[in-house]
Amino acid sequence: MHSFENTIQKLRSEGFKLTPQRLAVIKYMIGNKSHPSALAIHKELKRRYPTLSFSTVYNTLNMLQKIDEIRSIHVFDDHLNYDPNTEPHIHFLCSKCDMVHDIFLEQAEGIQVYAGEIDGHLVDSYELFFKGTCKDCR
Amino acid sequence: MHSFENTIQKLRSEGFKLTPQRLAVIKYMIGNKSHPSALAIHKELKRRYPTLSFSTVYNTLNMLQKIDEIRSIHVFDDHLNYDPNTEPHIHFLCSKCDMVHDIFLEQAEGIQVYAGEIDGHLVDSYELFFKGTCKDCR
DNA sequence: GTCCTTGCAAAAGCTTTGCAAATCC
DNA sequence: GGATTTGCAAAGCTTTTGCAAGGAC
Repeated sequence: MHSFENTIQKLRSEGFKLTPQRLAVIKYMIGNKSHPSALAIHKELKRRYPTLSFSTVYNTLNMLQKIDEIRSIHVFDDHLNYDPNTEPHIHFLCSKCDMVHDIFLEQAEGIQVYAGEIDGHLVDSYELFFKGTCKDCR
Repeated sequence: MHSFENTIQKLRSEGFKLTPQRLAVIKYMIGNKSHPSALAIHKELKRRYPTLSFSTVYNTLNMLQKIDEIRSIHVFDDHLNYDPNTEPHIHFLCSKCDMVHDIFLEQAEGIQVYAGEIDGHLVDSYELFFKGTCKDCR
């Protein structure tokens, strides 16, 4: 997700209809760095759109994922979280405050992830995340 | 998990009782490279132990995880899988056959994962897995 | 005998689906 | 107007828990 207009245009070009619910989810996710869960998104948006249903949020997130505008991350065992940044980057999960921080490769000295062929297997993508104590909790 | 005797001894020393159900799970996991889910383990073992309940398998897996004899991995969104190998290694998930392959760092040229401090965050552990097409499916 | 463990069943929680009513274009 | 989308409710799945009966030591 680069900009609101950009995402809207992509929806149109893929033949999806623009509904207030979808626009609300998109607005909420644009630039959002908190990696919210579907439930958290619904809870927050329901304050402004009381009739907004969870399944609509859920369906919208799946749709956005399908057209590559967001990605889901599973750093928690029991639910998925969503990230509007689909550029390759990694995540840091703090065991103390449960916050998920973004880390980009230029900040992450010593990390190098190969993409290509490993032990005969053809690699399409990878998931990497770290656990520990974040800078705010140290 | 290095050997049956080893794991048994660890159970004893930690004060856990040796029950046929626990021994069955341990025997099943020793050297198992298939990364089974809790349900799969139960399904398989139930053939030989018809009264074995799922919750016993589940509790046993949690206990083994607590004493660091197995680890759980979440390469799938909707369930956990278990690996008797607790040495640091990474996983490859095949999108075609859904099989999970082990990869050790010496086989994985180009991969380097830092453990220490990243962008101010203190790192305890990491999870890394690859997705793609495995050597058998290519 | 005592405490831990098992097995059954049900609860919990998130995710997913069915379908009539509403809405976008 | 036609097809998609919404909202509600319920189903699906895996994981987790409660508790009486059973078993290890």
